[in-house]
Amino acid sequence: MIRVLVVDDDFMVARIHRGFVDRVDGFEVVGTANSGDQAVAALRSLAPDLVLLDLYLPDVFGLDLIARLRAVRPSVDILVITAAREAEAVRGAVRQGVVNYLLKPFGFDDLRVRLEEYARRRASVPDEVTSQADVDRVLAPARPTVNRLPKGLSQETAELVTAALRKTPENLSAAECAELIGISRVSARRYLEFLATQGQAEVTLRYGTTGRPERRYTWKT
Amino acid sequence: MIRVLVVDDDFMVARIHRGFVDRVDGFEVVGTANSGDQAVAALRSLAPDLVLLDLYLPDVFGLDLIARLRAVRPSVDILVITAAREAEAVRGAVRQGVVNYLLKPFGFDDLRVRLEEYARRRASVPDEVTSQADVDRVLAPARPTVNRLPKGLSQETAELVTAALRKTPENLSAAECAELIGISRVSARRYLEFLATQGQAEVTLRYGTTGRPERRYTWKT
DNA sequence: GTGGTTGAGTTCATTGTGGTCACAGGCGGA
DNA sequence: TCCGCCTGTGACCACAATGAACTCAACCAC
Repeated sequence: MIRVLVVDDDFMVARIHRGFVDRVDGFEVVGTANSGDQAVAALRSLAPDLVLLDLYLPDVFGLDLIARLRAVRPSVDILVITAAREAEAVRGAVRQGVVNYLLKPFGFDDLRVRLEEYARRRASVPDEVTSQADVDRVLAPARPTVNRLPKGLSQETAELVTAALRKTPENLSAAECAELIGISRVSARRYLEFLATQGQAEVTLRYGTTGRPERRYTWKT
Repeated sequence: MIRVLVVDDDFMVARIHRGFVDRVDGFEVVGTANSGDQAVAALRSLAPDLVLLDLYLPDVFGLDLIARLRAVRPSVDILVITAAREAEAVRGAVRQGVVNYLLKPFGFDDLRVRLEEYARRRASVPDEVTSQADVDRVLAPARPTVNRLPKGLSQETAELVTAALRKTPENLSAAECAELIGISRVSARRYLEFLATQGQAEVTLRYGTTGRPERRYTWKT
């Protein structure tokens, strides 16, 4: 369970956000706060993993609060939820390493997608990075995937491939996956490779046979 | 011109990084520092836009320095350049919003690509965001991922060999490395030799055994 | 010294998979 | 109906790894 603290000056809005977060699997709201001072106190007593932070607070501007939160609890992550559209606000938030920046108003699905993406990323950091590629994976994959597939890929096929990969406990090669679903090897490979770049699948090479080594894909997490 | 401050405890390394940065269009090094205190002072007097930060400093751990730098100059960006491979270091750096995290040792092109990507991103923030899509663009830019290997070598195998080499405290021969990973001796040697030419591995010859002397490889730095 | 032995470096054809390209079929808008 | 865009495909070439054969540098027995 990822523990969440909701911070918003408007009591009703905080309530709504709490409802949203509680509806997402793997997340639970451990408290709410309506001001900067309340947020710092709650952070200290509740030890949340993630703070949903509105930038417009009565006593302090949200971006200036982040440093104080980090001073209390360095490991806390921040997800900004605000109506602030100034470039400086966005830039400042990114500079302080916020997990995401969600513009009000938004629907449940907008928040859900971003929370799920955060959970995935959180779980997928290896104990020790060995190569620059590992680091890049941690740095980069913040794009909200689910609905945004690259050109040439379809949602339906993506789900088929994902399902097939999830079903097999061991590895799958592109050719095997293709035959399993009933699509061509080329298509299977394209989707598997996409899943790999997204960090949802892991690639290992199988050597030993003569000829070029085989790329085998494993579902992750 | 983007003003850069180079921070590294090793004087010679700082010098090299300075040379690298100055060779990239649009960037100029305005100073170097060899400790956390020097970095803070330089930040105050030189007002750089970007800090190239090594994490291993004599007086303070780099990640703990970032907050101090931000306190002095909130608008400064950080690019971490370090040999630190612990997940906590990477995660902590990302959490504090570093622009990038580059593993030592690296070549000029590795740094250049990341600096140029940073410059692009820096220039492309609109004055005011209107939609969530604008925000997402700022949050998740296109990943650089330019890791050029010579023909005949694959990224995955290269990572395997590197990992194996880093894990063994002493030397490795080509044959030992091959058996450890599960590839052929010829392939192992090809990758090890490549790492040697890159300066990431060191070669020593072991005599005394009958037969031709053995090339033994050690991970460097 | 000299020639034989040994084991590692080096080369190369082989091989099965990887990756690319241009096209086919389908869907939707004009 | 025509046109354009999108997704999946067959076919083709490129490619990474292999293992056998060869070369080479050190050691050893004489």
